[in-house]
Amino acid sequence: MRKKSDGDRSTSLHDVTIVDVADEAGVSYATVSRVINNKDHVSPEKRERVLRAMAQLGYVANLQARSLAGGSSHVVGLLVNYLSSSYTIEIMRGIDEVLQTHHYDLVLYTTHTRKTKESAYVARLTRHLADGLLLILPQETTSYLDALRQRRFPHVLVDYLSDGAYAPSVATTNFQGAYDAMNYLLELDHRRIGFITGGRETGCAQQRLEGYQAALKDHGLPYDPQLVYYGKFLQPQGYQGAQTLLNLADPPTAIFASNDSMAFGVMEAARERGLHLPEDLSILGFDDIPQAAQVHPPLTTVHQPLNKMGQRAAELLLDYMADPLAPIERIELPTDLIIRQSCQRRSER
Amino acid sequence: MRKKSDGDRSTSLHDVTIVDVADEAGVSYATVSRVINNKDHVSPEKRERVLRAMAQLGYVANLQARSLAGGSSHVVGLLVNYLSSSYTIEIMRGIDEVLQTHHYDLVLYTTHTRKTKESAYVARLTRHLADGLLLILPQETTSYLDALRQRRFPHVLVDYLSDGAYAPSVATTNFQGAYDAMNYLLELDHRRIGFITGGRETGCAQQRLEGYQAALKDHGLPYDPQLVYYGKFLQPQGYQGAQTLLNLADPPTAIFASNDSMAFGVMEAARERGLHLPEDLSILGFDDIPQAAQVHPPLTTVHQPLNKMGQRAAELLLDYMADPLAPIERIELPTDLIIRQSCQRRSER
DNA sequence: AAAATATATGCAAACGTTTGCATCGACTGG
DNA sequence: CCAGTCGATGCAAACGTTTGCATATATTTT
Repeated sequence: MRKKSDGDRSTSLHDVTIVDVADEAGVSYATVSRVINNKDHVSPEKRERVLRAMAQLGYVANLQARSLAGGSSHVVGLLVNYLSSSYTIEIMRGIDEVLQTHHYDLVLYTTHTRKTKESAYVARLTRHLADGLLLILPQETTSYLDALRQRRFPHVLVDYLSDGAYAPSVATTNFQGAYDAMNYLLELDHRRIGFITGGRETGCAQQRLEGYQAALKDHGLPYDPQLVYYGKFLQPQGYQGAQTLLNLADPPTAIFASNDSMAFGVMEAARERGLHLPEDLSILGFDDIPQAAQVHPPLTTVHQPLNKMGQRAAELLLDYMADPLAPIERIELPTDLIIRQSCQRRSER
Repeated sequence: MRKKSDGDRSTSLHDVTIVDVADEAGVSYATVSRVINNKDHVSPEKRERVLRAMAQLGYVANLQARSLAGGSSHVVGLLVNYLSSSYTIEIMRGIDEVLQTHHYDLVLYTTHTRKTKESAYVARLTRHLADGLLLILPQETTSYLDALRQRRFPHVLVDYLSDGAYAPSVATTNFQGAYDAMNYLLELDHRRIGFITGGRETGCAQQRLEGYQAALKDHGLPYDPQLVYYGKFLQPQGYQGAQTLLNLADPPTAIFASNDSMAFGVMEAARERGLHLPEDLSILGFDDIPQAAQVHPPLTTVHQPLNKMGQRAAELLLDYMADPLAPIERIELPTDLIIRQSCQRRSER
């Protein structure tokens, strides 16, 4: 029982609806809806009239009503665990680019790594708000992934390739990237190489660790657990890890961090100890976020095409939204070792 | 005419609605709605029963229906011109924090500085989708700001304090910040100080320029337009600006960039020219984004409480959403000169 | 104790769409 | 020339809420 004076319809205060357009064009509102949704069974002449009326009245679709009535909301949800990392932002940019060209809106949820929140948001989004869902580096997938799949709710994971969860995803060649990086360090004669991992629960961190181990093995070097520090992809843990590793009786001559942020933390610690970079310590990162090229010395790192990952994820999602029954696809993009100046041949001393 | 087999109601496929909750609790759905919205006129006993039923059935409100029926959508729109800059992200984090605690969702629009898009999005959002609107560093405000105010649609601008547009906003003491920074450089005996501005159309860029000019004047120094390069807040323009300024017949001994990103560009250019920092060139930024402390040498810069700005903006918006008739408020937060290592006393030579 | 008032509750309409079904007219084939 | 088809169009129901109004019940006042 909304009150609305009769005059409203003629004033600018009243939002113009499908009915107004219909009146203006002299057709029924069902026809207008058909025009809007590009359906068949509308004569070219009326279609033209409707289009003109829409433009004239400045019609803007009401998404709420549309999706309530069973249409699509033209909204996709994006679940992100931590907003600040450049890693996330770069991926978001890629996503945003393609979503924008397809005229989709983006609802953003940050979970701050609270697992409970993640589930709650997924429920919220998939119930009503969004047509599809993108998850960047999700923490706990098991709890809702099954539900998503069962309900055939379109979704794509970015950067998660655990073995258990079989879901559409976009990731990179984490194993190979780490392997290549290690090869490079080993060729620079480093023999004790520290490794700082990311969150244990993420697939990509696990794979990078495996790449590290495999490279050692292929070079006939032993795997020393002491040289591995368990971080969570954040800079302070890189700092802490470096301190721990460099305090070892037989400290590493190179440290490979599982992402760039932690590599920055390593740099910080090294500098604080009065070490010269890269002479006294070689440092290698993973991700190639924009800052990697800007720090000093510029960071040698494994490039992930973050922007591209976002794009592909969004495109894949759009595919699923068009056809929820499409087969599950897992895209893996290649990484690339970017050699800058943070690594050096181990000095003979 | 949705088809839905009768069995659905009992299966998990059917979304649980207010009606289901009402049935379960043995009350009418209107009562359930009242409980959900914390309205009066519900007996404690029934309220309790409804709450229990909601929990048991796992009820999730349908935002679409809610806002269609005249309630609030619990969504706020965020308009951002460029996603990648840390400046933006830090503000977003602040916004996200408070919105999250108030259980609001965030719809993100990036305009990529396309003015036409900005207007279109505002129309889209304010018509239906969102209850309120936040704009970070909006480019063209004149076109829709009047409309927002007239319709009493809650909105808050972040970092825009032009004289013309009188709108609720959160910003910092741009003039004073620039003035303080200049004072510092002048006290370090620099006499030719280059300035790289941000986008001419933004209020903050304008005010920083004025601070620059005022400081010169107060120290009895002439204003040399040659020393001012017009950028747009992006790193490449800092690089370009530095090249231009350092190519001058009488180049500056210090460069003050209107934001940190451009200061990084200056560093890049300086290093490329083989200059030693800070011995050969003092560099000063504005914003104090996280990277400022990480580059080498660590950047002396004017700290803006970006996170806080976001928080205050969101809080202010919530106020307006609670009371759209509240008087227009313009918050100005203090800046703070953070002295790191990118500036040095001008060497006598 | 009756009247007046306040409180609790339910009913039904409305929000702006989408879409199944019915209708109507025009065209096709025999 | 008539039955049969098919495309164009409109009507009305449904989506899941909120909320004004009416009604029933409890509480206060006189």
